[in-house]
Amino acid sequence: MPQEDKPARDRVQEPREERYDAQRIEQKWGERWLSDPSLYAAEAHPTKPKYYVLEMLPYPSGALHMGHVRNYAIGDALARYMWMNGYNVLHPMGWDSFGLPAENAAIKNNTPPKQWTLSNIAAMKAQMKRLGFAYDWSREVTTCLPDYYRWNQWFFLKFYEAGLAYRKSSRVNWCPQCATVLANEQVVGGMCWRHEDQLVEQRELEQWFLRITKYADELLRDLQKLDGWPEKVRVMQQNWIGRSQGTLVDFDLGGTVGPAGSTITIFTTRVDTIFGATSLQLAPQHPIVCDLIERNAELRAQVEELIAEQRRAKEAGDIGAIEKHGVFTGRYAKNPFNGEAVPVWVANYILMDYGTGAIMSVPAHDERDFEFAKKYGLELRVVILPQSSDPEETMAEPQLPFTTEDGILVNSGEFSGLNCEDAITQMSARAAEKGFGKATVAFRLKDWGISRQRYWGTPIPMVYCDKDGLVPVAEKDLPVILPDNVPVTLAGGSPLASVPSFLNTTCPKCGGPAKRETDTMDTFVDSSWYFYRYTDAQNDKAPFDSAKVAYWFPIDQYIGGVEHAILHLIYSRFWTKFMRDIGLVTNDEPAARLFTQGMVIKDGAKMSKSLGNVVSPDEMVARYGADATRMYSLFAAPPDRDLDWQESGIEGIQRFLGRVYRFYLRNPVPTIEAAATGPASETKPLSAPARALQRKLHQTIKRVSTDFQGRWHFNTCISAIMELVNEVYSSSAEEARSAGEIPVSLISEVQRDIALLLAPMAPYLAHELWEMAGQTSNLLKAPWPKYDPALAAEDEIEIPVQVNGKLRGLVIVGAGASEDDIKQAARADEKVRAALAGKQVVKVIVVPKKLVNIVVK
RNA sequence: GCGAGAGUGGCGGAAUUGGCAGACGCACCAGACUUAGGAUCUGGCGGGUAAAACCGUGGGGGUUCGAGUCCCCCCUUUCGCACCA
Repeated sequence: MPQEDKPARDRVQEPREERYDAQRIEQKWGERWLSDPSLYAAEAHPTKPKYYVLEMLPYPSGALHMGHVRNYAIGDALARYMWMNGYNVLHPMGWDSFGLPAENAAIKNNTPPKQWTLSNIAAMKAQMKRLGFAYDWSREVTTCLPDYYRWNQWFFLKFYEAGLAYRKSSRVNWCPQCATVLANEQVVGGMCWRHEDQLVEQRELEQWFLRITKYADELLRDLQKLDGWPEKVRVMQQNWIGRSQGTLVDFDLGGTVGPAGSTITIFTTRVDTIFGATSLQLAPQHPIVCDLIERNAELRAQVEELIAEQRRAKEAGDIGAIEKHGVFTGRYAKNPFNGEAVPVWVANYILMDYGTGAIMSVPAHDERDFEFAKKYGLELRVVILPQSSDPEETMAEPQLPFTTEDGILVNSGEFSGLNCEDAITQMSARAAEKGFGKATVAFRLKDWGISRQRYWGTPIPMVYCDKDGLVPVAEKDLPVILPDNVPVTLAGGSPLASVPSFLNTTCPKCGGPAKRETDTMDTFVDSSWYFYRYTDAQNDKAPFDSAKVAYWFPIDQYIGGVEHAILHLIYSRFWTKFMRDIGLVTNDEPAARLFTQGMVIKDGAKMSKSLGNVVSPDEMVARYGADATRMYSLFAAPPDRDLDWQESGIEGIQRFLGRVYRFYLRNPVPTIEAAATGPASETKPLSAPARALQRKLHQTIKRVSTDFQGRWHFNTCISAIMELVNEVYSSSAEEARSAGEIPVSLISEVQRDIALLLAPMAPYLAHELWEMAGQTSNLLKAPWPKYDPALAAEDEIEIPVQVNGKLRGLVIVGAGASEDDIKQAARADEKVRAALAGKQVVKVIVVPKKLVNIVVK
């Protein structure tokens, strides 16, 4: 017998042997895993259920931060759990590797963007491997390499063929610091998404756009299907798309401005109030206003001041609170419904980029118009009355503005007496019939401007020929290679324009001399479809094989930060719908389920260099090991909440892992098992401490499994495993063990199961423990343990006894005790009897297996 | 202003359907083992009390035998949107 009389903890004192050496264990298994590149490989399988788990691909900035680690620890835990549950798991990783930081670095360090990017990728890939993330690297996607970006170009041509890529000159967002155009989605509160202090300017430029607005309705409608997405993200997208049903109405300018018959078209959702319109309000940037100020210097100055006010409000980050100002133009326009001439104003609260940039002002029935009219003494005219009011009384003393849609029209000619809803329908119909307007839908969503005046991006495959005009590059000539050795600066427009060997080409149509488009694509193009490429990453004939996509898609679980709720997640939904329409895929949406993990913060703030509160994953791995680093990021908070990084917390996890490790060291089951001869003692009923341990084991498996299936609260999974380990260590268990009361077979079972339970969250140590438990199979795909509800059930239950809702005693009853038994036991309890003394029992409530409440008076 | 979260010990956080509030971890305190302990193992740990009683889940009401959990009002805070006509 290897055991002596003394408890195991007294037996040895071997700090060296007993120390949990994460670095040694992680190096050992890291080498084994690296030697088998096919370990995490996945191929379509005829019968196994598939599971595509995906974390958002990183930008290769040079080093992972804790937010990455948290993101990937969640995804990796899920992937490993699904493997163990028999799924055919696809778990890939790649690099969103085009973009401005590479150019900035190039300027700063005089390193070519490509070299900088690729060496960053190498460094970060090494970090990921060190952290033990189980990615199928054979499917790695690097968006800045021609074998990927050629398909961006191919897709662009498909969009162009379909009439969904077009070039137009328009006012676009310009960030002076980025020295390039930004998409609307990249402008946050009037500021650049990369430069929070940089006000975005408007410039008139020729740009390429993708017609995402074609899908506006479907993008909105299908949000309903995405019940596996966070409500928050769906709401954000809904707001971004901003669908609004309304009416366009033309107001005739009577030839006083512009050519005869010119009109101002307004957009309104409340055409039912049009008889109450007492002015028109135009955005300062409205084309009619531009015409007007050309010949009126005074007006020009006033309008410019309005624009300046808008800008100042944006800079202050508070557009909503701008004080309303306006200027009367001196002109009038005719309301087509009643023929009335209403004054035309220009106002700073009207936005050029929504609706038509012109509104009718109905001060009696709109808060903003009311405020404006009061300020400038404009007329208020009541045209809607509350349903239930007395008309005379209301008209005598109207409570304005009255804005609800639940009212009756008055003073509205033939439409008087209609309710608002019917009036909107009938008046829109009338406008259409008479040719001065129509019902319409306005969207906040605009087409996606994808041109960037930058070097480090996908060249747009178009050519300008003097003879043939705009000509697409032929598919067979793709990719249009992004040249190396391009001088990069942040001044003077597209860097590619200064590279003659790139710029000068021949026309695909006529063969004559021609010039290439020198803008590159927004990097959000790259990430709009990269996850399809993972299914067939090596394909050089097509972006992917549709059959492979059909097998793997939709993504079963997509995991990333909420900061992409609008940008990436709306573009990639759009891209999917387009691919479906050209027959490449059959799914309507890319991802069935989306999970947005919380941020990693420290000392109450997001980790950032400027605050100096950044924790480096490398340092944590070196100090505590990859397992502890990953596990702490799962333990410190539920994954959807922000995580407050505390160094002492990761120490606690390291301590826990060491505690688990020592349990295996001190109880070398394979040795004991081999030494044990004769019939196993398992047929005997288990001793009480053995039964307690067995019960805890099955309860733990149940808790961890339930959490993995459902709500992903890995913090409580880990707590549960800690409780199990505490049970293993508890003195009763330990003494019982040394007294031989715990059968070796049970110890062995516990050791196998703890390794299995830890495998998704601390894979290195789990593999080591699996081996220490005498197992030789590959833990990665070892079956997830099953719990037996009978074994998890308590034999006896402790039932709290309340008197008038206050805890007065605890009684222990058998698990199968009847209500009467419980009642009796409760009233027999000494403390309960004391609390009941002299009182009259009114009622006794027994909740089986939960509690007893005795109501007295 | 609108929308979506959150508010529980000294700290991170548990409490899945209304049923023992504070699991688990950190910090702290004590003990054991030690030449040593920033190792390990064990115990304690919401406030309050000598011990009880009693008080405790942002505040105030309510429903209920029973509320962190459900309903109403309010406060604070994070995030998103914000004159969207």
